Amino acid sequence: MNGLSKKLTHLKRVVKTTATAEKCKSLLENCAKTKSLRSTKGVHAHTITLGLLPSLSSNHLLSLLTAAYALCGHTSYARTLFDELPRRTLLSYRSMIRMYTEKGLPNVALKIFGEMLRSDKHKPDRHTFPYVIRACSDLLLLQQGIVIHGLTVVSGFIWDTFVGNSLLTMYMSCGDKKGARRVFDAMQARTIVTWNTMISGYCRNDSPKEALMIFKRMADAGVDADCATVLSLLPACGRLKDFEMGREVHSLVEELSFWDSLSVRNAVVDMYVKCGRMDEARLVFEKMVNRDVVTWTTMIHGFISAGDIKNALWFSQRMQLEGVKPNAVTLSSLLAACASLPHLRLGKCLHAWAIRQDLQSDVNVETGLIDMYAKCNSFRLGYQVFAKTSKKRTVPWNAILSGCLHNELAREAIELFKLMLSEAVKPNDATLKSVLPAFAIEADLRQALSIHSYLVRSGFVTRTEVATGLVDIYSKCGNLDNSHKIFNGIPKKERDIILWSTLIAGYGMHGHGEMSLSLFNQMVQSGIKPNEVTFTSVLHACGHAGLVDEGLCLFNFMLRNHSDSLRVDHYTCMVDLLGRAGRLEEAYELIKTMIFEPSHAIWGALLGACMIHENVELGELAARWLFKLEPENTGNYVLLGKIYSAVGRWKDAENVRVLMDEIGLVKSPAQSVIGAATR
DNA sequence: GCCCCCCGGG
Repeated sequence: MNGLSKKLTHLKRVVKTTATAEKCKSLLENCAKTKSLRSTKGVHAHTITLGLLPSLSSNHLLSLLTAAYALCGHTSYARTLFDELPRRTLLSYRSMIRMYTEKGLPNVALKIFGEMLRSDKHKPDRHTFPYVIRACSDLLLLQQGIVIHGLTVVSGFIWDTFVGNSLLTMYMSCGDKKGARRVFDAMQARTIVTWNTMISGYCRNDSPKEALMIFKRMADAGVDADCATVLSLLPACGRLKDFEMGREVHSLVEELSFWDSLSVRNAVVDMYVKCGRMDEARLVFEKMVNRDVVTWTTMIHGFISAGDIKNALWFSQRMQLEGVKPNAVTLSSLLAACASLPHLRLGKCLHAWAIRQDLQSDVNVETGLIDMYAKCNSFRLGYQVFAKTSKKRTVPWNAILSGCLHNELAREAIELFKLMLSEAVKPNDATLKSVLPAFAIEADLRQALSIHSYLVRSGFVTRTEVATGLVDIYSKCGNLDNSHKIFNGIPKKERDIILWSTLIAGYGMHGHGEMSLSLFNQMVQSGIKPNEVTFTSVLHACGHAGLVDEGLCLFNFMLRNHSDSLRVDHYTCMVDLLGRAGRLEEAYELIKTMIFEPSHAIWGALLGACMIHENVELGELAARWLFKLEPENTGNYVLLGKIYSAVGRWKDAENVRVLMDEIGLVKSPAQSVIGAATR
């Protein structure tokens, strides 16, 4: 009797527990759906009090609890529960992957996905793939993405629209337009999201034309645009400066009543700005009832790009009057304008404004300030701003380094660069773009070897632009062996015109004309079309090595095959080349046949040659032009005077001196000061 | 569950 009663109580308890567990499970499903952390914690506590956890049959409950915490975004609870799960379920894997992707930890998401595949117990489903693909997309892991694409094909989930759309995003984010296109073409069911992904993807990958084409196809397919569509379409029109198309999208926006969305209206304003239609932009702007900082910044930047600083400033003021606060974008845009003008006083006003708005510690504003001061030739003020930055991020360093170069402080740039490395700040392409020329200017072989070793250690040396910089540095140091070695280290198909031209110029500047020519021929044979810079370098090299016939031959080759690349510089080189060789008449004939207005450099080259070869007649002719083109250049008078003296025409030489006196050249410093005061 | 979310640039 007693035993039976005990059994009954036990049974009752089991039934009750099971019922409670079922109740909890359905509650947890609801928690996951509503993403309510509080309810999840409540149910969690309940399960513990009731003794439902831990028990042998509690795996399903725990898995639901993990999923609920994951969906609420509570990483630590989810992780702990997930790690303690007796048996991981598809649901637990899926929710953990989703959580980490959404929390911006795609690498952790992929790690869990890897564990899931290795466990070989669960296959990813159509709810798992979109997050795994998104993780690849965020990490720009195209190769892994392609593998996962393969998995979706094998498992058949490729036909799920969500999976397909995710793949489109992944390919587009990784810049693989063709990959995206293949998925798109094969898709059986396309939704508005599919079309939007393609449009925005093309737009983000510098293919606004394709973006518009997809939009046209979408319209033909009878699919109506939504907000997302126009938000991608408008920048595409702006990028193409396609005013007509932009206007069409604008009217579409008004028809479809997306007009309520401020972002859409801002995008319309921006489109007109990008098309260079400030009048239309302003019309839309003035009709807007409420405007935010983006609206104002768009207009301000529009005026700046149109060179209309007055209106840019006027709108900055209006913005303040309307009580809209500028943000870092507004300020850095205005600072960039000050830098390019340059306008120091205005820049200082903006600095003050930034301080009042408490934006002076924003890294973008800091960088803008450093750049502005440097471009306004106030390097010291820029350095003061730089000194106050946290120095953890690369960009302010880049700004101060480029500022050094702008202010001809190459040695300081090198010192700062070394400091940057010692502070463990990672340089990027922009850093090297400023720093490498500094090493070239210094032309110090020891420094060159040191930067070279750094570039090898850091792996930057494999980049063609960096190698080119290094070739230039060694050339300027006179170490052409190293220049050539670095050149040889670059794979043949990665050697671009700039790399070739740098090496050619390097040999040229040290008098190795034959080597320059030979490299030039190799370059042409390798299929690279020479440009005007290459031609200048080779002609210059020929001139400095006395290779007259080779230079002439090359010049004629240019006239025949590359006449579109012809510049005044090339004629200057040729006049110099012929002149140095004493072929002055030929040089003068060449000047007469030019299609360009002869520059002072050309007449200067002729005059210089006339001095070497004591040719009075052509010397006088060249000098006459030079006196007209650059009357203040003392050197030209001196050269002519020297020619006269050389041939013994002392009277004429004296006349040149008198002429110089008359225009106030060559006076002692004291005399010039007096002259300036009395004039 | 997937897409778009507008302003600049060292």
